[in-house]
This record gives sequence, structure tokens and C-alpha cells, in this order.
Amino acid sequence: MKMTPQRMAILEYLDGNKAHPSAADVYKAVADKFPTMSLATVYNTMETLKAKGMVIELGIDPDKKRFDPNPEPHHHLICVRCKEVVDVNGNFSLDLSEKERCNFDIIGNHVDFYGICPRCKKKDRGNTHKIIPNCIQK
Amino acid sequence: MKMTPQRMAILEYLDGNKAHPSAADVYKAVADKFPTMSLATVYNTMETLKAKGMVIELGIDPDKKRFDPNPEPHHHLICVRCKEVVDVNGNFSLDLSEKERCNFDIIGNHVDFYGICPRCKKKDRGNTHKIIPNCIQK
DNA sequence: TTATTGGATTGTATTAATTCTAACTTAAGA
DNA sequence: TCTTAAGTTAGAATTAATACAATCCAATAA
Repeated sequence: MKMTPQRMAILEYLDGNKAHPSAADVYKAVADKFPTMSLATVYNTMETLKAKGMVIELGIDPDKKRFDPNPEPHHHLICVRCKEVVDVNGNFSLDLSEKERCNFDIIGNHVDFYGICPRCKKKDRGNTHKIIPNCIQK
Repeated sequence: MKMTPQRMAILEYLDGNKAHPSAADVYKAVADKFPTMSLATVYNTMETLKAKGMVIELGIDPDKKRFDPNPEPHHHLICVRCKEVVDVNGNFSLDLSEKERCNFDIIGNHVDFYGICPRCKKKDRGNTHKIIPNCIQK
């Protein structure tokens, strides 16, 4: 993989990043110090990194792709209000019965835990309505 | 919920549908017998159904929303090649430790199993390359 | 029956994310 | 240094989804 200043800036931003940023987030962060950066470059680079297994594309937000720079297999804890995503390490050995497997070769699994984060809980103080989200997805 | 011919057509299409269709899929299916149907109506109706908990919005496909007319809590088995989605019933009681919970109130969880479906396995005959998908997402 | 009303439907315009394109630039190996 | 394949860029094009404003229509009120 060819190393360019743009890519280095993106990699530096992603390194250790726990925020699961969108393409726009990456762009904003990097464009600061790199005014010539193009969004297309961000998309290209994320695509390349994805192909190399260095980032994972998340499907949490129906409105935009978000990326996870943590390539270790792990799971997520997602706030259904603000969509904050926290990594959950460890793995769950979940088995499917012969029948449930439907003749698939199983490669792996991923668990999403849904909940309400402390910040949003605070905001909810008194608001008992709409506690059950309709956005538990997938 | 007011019953209109359009909504009835959509509900009829969704009833028992295991294909996890996109809005466009719904539109195509219904527009056949309902030439005046508008995409906007499909989106409106899906939104209404979602709010009523009658469908769930899926995040499997980064390119478009897909809907699951099965309102029972369940999980998914996803072919990483062709994105076929099979329902997995039953629930896994997965626990997070105090620490892992990060002060979230946990509401639920959802498991995605990744694998290769029988059809795609057949196509792969001999192709040993690229068996490990880079599209294990979330 | 007719008028009113409010939600539903529709086509179109708009937005936002993403991809495409074609010209230009550059990192890295010979 | 030279060459070249790969990367970058701006802007155009595409696509999913939403917003909007003008009807439409079914239920109820008068």
C-alpha cells in the first residue's frame, strides 16, 4: 500500500479512534490540517483499508456508513438514542442447530447490544414517553 | 391506522415475506398491480409500520434500508456473498459485566451470524481465494 | 344529503451520501 | 533520474431518502 501524506493523516486520525466515525467525520478531522484533501480520497482510502481488513464498515446508522478502525473481532453496545457506539470485547460462542444453520458455512457472528447511554438517560429525566425505541434494528 | 388500498397492497406483500425487502422492492412489487402508487407512499407507510412496531428497519446493506416484516424478536444469518438473510428464531441471553455495560441501560440485543449460503458455496467450487470476506460488518 | 376535517396519497423538488470521471500528481522501484 | 502504476482531486452524476404542497378521500358533523 502506497503511503501518501493524505493516507498517513487518515491513518493517524483512525489510530486508536473509538468514535466509529463516518466518512464525513474523517474528512472534517483531516481537512483541518490538510486543506487540499478531497472527500473522494477519504472514500477511496476507507475502501482500500476495508479491503485490507484494517477497518470494518458498520451498518448501525441507516443514513451513513461508519467505520470501525478496530480490526479485532468484537461486538458493540449501541445507544438507541444518540447512536454512540462502545466496543465490547470478548467473544460469545453462539451455536446454531443443524436446522438453523440452513446449510450455511458459518464464519462468525456479531452481537449488537442496544441500550441507553448515561448521557441520554440523564436527558430523559422525567420523560417516560418513548422509552421503548422503534429503532432497534437488525 | 387508516386502511387504504395502497396500504393493504403493501401489507399483503409484506405478510409472510422472508426476503427482507428494500423500499424499492416493495414499490416494484406493489406498483405492478397499482400503477398510481408512489415511492413516497411506500416510505410513508414503512415509516408508519415501523413506528407501530410492525416492521423493523435493517442495517445489513450499507446502500439502502431493508425491512423485516417479522416483528418477533429474532436474529439473522447473513450470506456475506449475496447478502441473503435468513431469520434465526430463539433468543440468546447474553450478559455483559458491570464494566462492559458502561452504565448503559441494556434494552436488548441482536445477533448476526455470518456465513456462506449453499448457493454461493456451489459457485465457489474450486475458488479458494477470497474465502475470508472483508464485509463482515458491524 | 352536504360540508367539514384530517389523514393519506402523489408527483416533484430537494437533500445528503456516495460513486464516477477524467485530468493531474506523486511515491516507489528499476 | 526515469518510469509508471497508483493515488489525488474537483466537480459531475447517481442514488436513496425526505420534504413539500396540492389534491384526494373516507368518516363524521351539521
